[in-house]
Amino acid sequence: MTEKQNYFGLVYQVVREIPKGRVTSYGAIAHYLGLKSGARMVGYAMNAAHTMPDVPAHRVVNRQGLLTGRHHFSTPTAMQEALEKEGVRVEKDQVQNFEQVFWNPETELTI
DNA sequence: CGCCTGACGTTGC
DNA sequence: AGCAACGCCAGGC
Repeated sequence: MTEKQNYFGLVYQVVREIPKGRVTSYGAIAHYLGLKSGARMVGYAMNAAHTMPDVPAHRVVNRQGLLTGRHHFSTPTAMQEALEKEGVRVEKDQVQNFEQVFWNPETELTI
């Protein structure tokens, strides 16, 4: 598989399953993978995920629905524009209706 | 080989 | 209710 590292690949796998117009949180993925405090690790994996074309890191936000990692994208607005382009409204780097667009891997993911 | 930093989350004050 | 510190783990220097 292209995913050389296991837990990195796991994160990529889950993130790739995020449906268009939906977002999830680092902690949700971490908890889904069994990484208790791995939320940081998920974000760290996202940093490497930027090399993965099929990993929509822009659909992953923090627990508050804030686009904390937007600065890591090509442009500081790429993340927000990508989300808005998919139908997710973002205001001041914060996802609006976060509860509605939130995609829970443990509940909705059928892998 | 050891120290620092980092796309978070939770608990305590 | 808002702010601060801690915890966890891996990669980079």
